[in-house]
Amino acid sequence: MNTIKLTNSKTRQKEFFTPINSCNVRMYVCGPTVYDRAHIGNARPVVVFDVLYRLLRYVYGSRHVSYVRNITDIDDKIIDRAVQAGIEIDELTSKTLNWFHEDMAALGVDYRNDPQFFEPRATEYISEMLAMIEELIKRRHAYVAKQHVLFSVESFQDYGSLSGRSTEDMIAGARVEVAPFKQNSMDFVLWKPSNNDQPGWESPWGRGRPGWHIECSAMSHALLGETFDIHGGGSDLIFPHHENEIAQSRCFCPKGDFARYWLHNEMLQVDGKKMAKSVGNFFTVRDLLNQSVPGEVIRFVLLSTHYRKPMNWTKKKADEAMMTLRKWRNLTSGIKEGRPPENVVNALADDLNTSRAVAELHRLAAVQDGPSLKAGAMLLGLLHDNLGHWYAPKSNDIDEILVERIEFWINQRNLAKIEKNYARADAIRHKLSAVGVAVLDTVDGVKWAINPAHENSGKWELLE
RNA sequence: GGUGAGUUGGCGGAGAGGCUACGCAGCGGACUGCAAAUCCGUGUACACCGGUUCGAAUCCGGUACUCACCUCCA
Repeated sequence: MNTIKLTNSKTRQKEFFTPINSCNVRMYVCGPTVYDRAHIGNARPVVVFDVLYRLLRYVYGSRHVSYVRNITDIDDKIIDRAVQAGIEIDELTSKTLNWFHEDMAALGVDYRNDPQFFEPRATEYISEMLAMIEELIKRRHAYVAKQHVLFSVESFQDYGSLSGRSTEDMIAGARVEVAPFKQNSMDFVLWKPSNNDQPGWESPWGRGRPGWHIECSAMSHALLGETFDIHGGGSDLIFPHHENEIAQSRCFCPKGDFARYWLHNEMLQVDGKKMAKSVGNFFTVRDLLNQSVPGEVIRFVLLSTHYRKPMNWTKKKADEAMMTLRKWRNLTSGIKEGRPPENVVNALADDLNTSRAVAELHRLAAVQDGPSLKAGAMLLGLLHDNLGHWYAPKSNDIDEILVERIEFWINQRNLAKIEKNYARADAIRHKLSAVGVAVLDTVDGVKWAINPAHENSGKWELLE
């Protein structure tokens, strides 16, 4: 069995991973708040932890790994957005969740038929949250103030240990206005009141809704128990979200360890800057797909940098990824995958070193080892059939008249070649390539292909 | 102000005290009417200043710069 090493944010060290129970390895990752299309940065943890899930399944067996990724479907951002759009919250969240599933499936993350994957929605776990909050109050880790229930950070000694902050530092640096009813300015909300226009549930403290952090504590506890193996998410969640989760869960189950290994992926930047709508470098996964950047290419780019390093999204990386994938698909087309090669498995087992795994795949490609290349790539979620539509576009996607027109020029060029009129032959090739039609002379005759991402693709009138 | 991450060849990006990373681009060559694809060969590197060591890109100290988090955020 392969030994997996993971960098644990809790200890800031790379550690050997030993599951509590190797027949039931349990992982929890913070999922999306469903109010809008997933942007490219949202996709990074989804893909990174998908690779970890694949690795764990490979090492421990697919029936021995459970993966929970929650859906936050009650949140002030959702409420605001629904009001803006003039629709019901359910309509917004279910529409957004469908988008999320579609977009992530395009990146090769699709758990629809996976009995080991769980996707709890916060609104389905309100009673568990209420029970947890009541228990925290009973144990004096939480208190009621003005219809709010607040967690008392002073009641938990280890508060701040994950993010390495002392409570004093946090208070000094806090830029938030502190609600006057808080006993300590760092105390955070477990439950807050809802007015009549806001969604709410009856509770001992009046009609209200849960705070964000309690969701993950309640859902991970309900589905994975009081101690589980891995908790993942983006590094921006370390504080306050994960810190608060730890406080809630550890105080609720003082005997449990909550999560034993904390994994955090670094942030994604675009053209060297944090993605922001104001900077104009903000785009969603769907935007890229619509620009004919295949999901497999997006996935490759996301895995080409180690997950613990900030990564920069650029068009150039996507272009290079596409070239590599085309090469690998040429090499493996019609070939059945073999066993995942040791070098690739070892690279992944070493703290999910995806970029080293990619380097190993390049080596396998260089020695033309198709079966190993394919198996290794598949462990990364690449070269699967369902991601290959871009590589072999179906001819029936193309207008028949257009095909006739292209083939007319191909024939003209063939005639020119027979007459050794190479100037004319080249001129025709240029004409076709100007609209994104590549012409290749191969041993099997002349072939052509349309590149839908070409800047003039679709401007077929240029062909006249 | 506090916390953390980082600075590797033209670009991207691993590694980690002595051994070619790898990819793209470049250059030379094979193949080709020319291209494309493919194949073969090839150069360039570890921010700066000190220290430890037989030996440092890798360890230690300092400096500079970059980024993120401390507020909803993946």
